[in-house]
Amino acid sequence: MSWTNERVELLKKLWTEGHSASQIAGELGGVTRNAVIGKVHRLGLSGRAKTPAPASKPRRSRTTTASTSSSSRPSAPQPQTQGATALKMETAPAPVAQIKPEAEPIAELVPISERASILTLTERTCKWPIGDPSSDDFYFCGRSSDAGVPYCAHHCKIAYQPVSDRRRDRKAVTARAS
DNA sequence: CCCTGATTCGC
DNA sequence: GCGAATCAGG
Repeated sequence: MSWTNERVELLKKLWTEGHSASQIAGELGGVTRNAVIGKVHRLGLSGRAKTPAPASKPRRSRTTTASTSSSSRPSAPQPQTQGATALKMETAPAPVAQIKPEAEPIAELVPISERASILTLTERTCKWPIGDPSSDDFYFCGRSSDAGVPYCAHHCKIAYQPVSDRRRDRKAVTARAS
């Protein structure tokens, strides 16, 4: 993917709006966050908020990369997201409809600082959706999960627990509470 | 560990 | 110009 005018414009917009390099990379697609940062610097719009005084730091030279000349992507990065739609699909797990009524109370349990928006989800953040997707305060759990596992331990339990067991657990909880 | 931006330098 | 590798830090 090359830096077309449109992509550069979007990059500028998102960067000045305060998005992180990885977020922008994900939105653009086809580039890594390194590419975004590199481009940002080349465009001369680096210091966006705070850049005190970098001073001078000894930079180490990279190890020789003697390999293919034209193949510019030895290990292609994850497809990332081709767009918000693709990610949205992936993050709408089937169990939602099944246990929706019980999901509501959990909303209050997730610290705001740990909540994730659709832009901050990664391979190892919990993708449990919380709230009404059409509302303003819809977000994802965002707590850390094991690589390859869509949810944090807490939501894995809920998502994969048989309905009967779930009911029993609830009884136990309410009994303990009272 | 996760992440962030900054920098260097082979291509 | 591009961006992976690396660094430095939160």
